[in-house]
Amino acid sequence: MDYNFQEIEQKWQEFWQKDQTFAAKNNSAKEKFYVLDMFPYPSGAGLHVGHPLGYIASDIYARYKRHKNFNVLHPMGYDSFGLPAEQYAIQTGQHPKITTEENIATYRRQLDQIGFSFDWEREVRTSNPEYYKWTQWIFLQLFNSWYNQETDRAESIDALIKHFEKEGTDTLKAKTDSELSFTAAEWKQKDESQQAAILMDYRLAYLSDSFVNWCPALGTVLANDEIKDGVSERGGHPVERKKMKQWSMRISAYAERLLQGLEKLEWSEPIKEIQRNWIGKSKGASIRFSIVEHEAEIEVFTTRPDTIFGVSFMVLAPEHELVDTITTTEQKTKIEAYKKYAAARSERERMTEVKKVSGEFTGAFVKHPFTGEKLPVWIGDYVLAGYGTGAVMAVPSGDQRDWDFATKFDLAIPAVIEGQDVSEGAEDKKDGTITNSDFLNGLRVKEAIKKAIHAIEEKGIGSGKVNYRMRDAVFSRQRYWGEPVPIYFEDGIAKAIPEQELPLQLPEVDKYLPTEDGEPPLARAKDWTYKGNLIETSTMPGWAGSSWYLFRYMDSQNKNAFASEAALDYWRNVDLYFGGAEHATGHLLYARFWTKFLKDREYLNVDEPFQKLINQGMILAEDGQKMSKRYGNVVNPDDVVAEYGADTLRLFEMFLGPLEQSKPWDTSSIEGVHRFLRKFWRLYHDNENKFTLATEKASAEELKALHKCIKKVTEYIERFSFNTAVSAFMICVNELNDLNCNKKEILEPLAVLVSPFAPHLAEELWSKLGHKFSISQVDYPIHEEKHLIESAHKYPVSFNGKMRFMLELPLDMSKDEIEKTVLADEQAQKWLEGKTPKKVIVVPKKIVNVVV
RNA sequence: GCUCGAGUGGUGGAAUUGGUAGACACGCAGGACUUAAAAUCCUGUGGCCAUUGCGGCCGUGCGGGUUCAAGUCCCGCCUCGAGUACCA
Repeated sequence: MDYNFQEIEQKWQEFWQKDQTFAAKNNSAKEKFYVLDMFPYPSGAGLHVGHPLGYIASDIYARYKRHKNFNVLHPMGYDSFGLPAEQYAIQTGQHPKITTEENIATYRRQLDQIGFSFDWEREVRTSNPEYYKWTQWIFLQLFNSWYNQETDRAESIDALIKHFEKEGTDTLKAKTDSELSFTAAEWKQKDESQQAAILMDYRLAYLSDSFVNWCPALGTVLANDEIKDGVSERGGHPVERKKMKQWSMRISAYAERLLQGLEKLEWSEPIKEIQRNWIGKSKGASIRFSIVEHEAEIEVFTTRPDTIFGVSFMVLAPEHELVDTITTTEQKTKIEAYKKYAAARSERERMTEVKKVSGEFTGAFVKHPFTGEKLPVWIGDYVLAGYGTGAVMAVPSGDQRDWDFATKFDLAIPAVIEGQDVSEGAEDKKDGTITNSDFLNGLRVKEAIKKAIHAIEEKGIGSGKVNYRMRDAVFSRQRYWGEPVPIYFEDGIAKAIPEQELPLQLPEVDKYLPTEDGEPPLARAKDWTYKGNLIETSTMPGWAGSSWYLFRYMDSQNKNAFASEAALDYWRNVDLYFGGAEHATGHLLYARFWTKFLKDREYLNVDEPFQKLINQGMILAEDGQKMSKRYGNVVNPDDVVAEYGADTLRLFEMFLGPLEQSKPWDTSSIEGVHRFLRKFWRLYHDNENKFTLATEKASAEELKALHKCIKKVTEYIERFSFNTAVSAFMICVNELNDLNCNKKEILEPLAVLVSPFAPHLAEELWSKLGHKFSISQVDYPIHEEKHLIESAHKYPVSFNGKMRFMLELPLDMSKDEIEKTVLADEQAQKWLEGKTPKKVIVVPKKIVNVVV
């Protein structure tokens, strides 16, 4: 065989490993560039050809940047905690650690044979104690922090305690669950457990009783982003709402900063939009309605305070805490029945039966703050307990859900905007004139909102408010294969295990199942105590380890810190991140949150982890479906590499189509790419497959072919258009082939040019060219315009916009001359049919258009 | 429902700012080499009509518009994909 890819690829992979060719230095005079791929979960199935797509793209870019004289950090690792290994452990009894190590070995072998330029010295595994020591350490920093809204950053919990000791809750602006109010003297009188309970409401990692998504089949709670269509993302099991004591992360404190931060990021608009929606900022007002014959008030959030006179009733979520208090004796039975009904409806039913209107009257009334009118208070499950205050002021004229509810239960639908027609449904007018609204009459919506908020504030019943949809993230998982939470309980008080005791190692257990009492698997561990006190038995979620791993790569062996200051200062953050769009609301949001937090606590100098993000598309199977074992349509990269080689696989995956698009695998066209590489090889070899290059000077045509290619390829890499880069190479090789070119002056730079794409082939040719060192650090060729300059251009000549013939004209010809020459041409005469042209448009170096 | 993204040959896809639509590749057809095959190379290949020489007409989801010129810009639809969903 002429082009012996098997031999070549093995040879260079071994060389790179021995030579440490791609080890990045933490101190370098060169400019840094950090290219990262989302690290994989090492599943038992191994890689299929879809996985390396992003890795190939990032590798091309990383190699390109090295050629461009950057100090490139391009590491890889494993997100090695997770459910599948644990499920397998439950079934077989095999320790997830063993399964995970086996899977990692497979992944590594598969990755190695594709020829990636990863710096493997920096590999991280989230399930390694040396790694999760720092995940636990960050958790403790969060536990020991609160959010100061005055300074708009996280601060040490000690500062909060000092504040309490000095002024109590006076002048305190903190993000918290409970708006408490006490003096310094009162604080000092509280006992340790009371103080601990108060502090817990301020901590950024906190324990609270809250409604969580409980998945009985997986035996764990799940975060909102781990649920899709009302079932668990992994396994598709049903999820129910359950009140449980859980660890949560106060990400909501960062809502505004997470939203604002998006502006500076070079991410695709759709991904930013998904995060914006997830954060869900809305402006409006918070209003309290006093309940007739009760002390309590119902607080609502509305985006349309201008429609306050359109309120005809109130609706509470069935779970709302005031429901029991305000329900009258006559209504008790009905309300109880409805609460039961609502609780029994699963998330899924609630979603599929959106149109089904249901509710019940509590018997209670609130007083309208401006008209004094009595408005009935209902409960209904279209009001969500988890959003806003779990209560709404119903404006049936403007809100379709309120309208449906009012219509079903025969409640009033007062119109408050001029020309509003509420006979068929609600009419949500965002721009109009207010009517039937006392002091708001005659105002446009915008002014009315301002005036209404002003009136509400004057009355002392509420204020303008910004609301966010994003909730705090539940952090506990009742599972085995995750980071233990470094907290122990002394007299019921949650306390941090001291930093010097970390890592808190995952204990051995007899079974990976919950205990008979429903406690998490860690409760099975013998002596799971710290100084005689029980240690937390839940573990951390999958996103814990992946929220900060980018920083560990900077200094992955560090024993004294998650990374040294020097390394963090030098590498800062990821310049270019590759990964799937499915992590938009999970990983990408949490990593941003932890980065901002670590910045606040002065462990980092950057407040965003990933500056530029590329979302590679999926590679579908040839049948257009997703590649999956289930459909038996998986293509294994091992097979492709064995048959065609890694360089062919790399080029082919890029050639399939635009990186960000999903596209089907196409086995037959891989031949074309392989053929191209053989052609490429043959440029450097004679008929006997002997490496022979001519030293004579290259012709203008040969130089033009090369420099055209340099120009295009460089441009295409810069804009991540790798498919067109491959075709540019094909064009160049076809041209050089036609010219019978085997000149060193052309082929030496060409080898460098192709090296990010087909690195094994490039190294081989480079060494045959007589070079002793790896091609990977050689300067990338730069195109020279002088080789591209043409003296003439073949103009397409159009008549009335239709291209009729081509005419070669010198480039230095003036517009007038071009016009004359074109019109004088005999081909033009035919189209003119003796008529005089109305107008002739000449665009130099582009086209000529004659208007007849 | 809302928000994005996309519709180009038999197929994957090219065509940054409006300026030769279909680059490059696959597939297909024909040919060269060969006893034959593989490999390789050459030619053709959007559709329709004409093919005796030229050639002509139509073509980027559909319908309009702007322009000397529209795959590209504007307006209105259709289809597909993704995300999201009682968010007050």
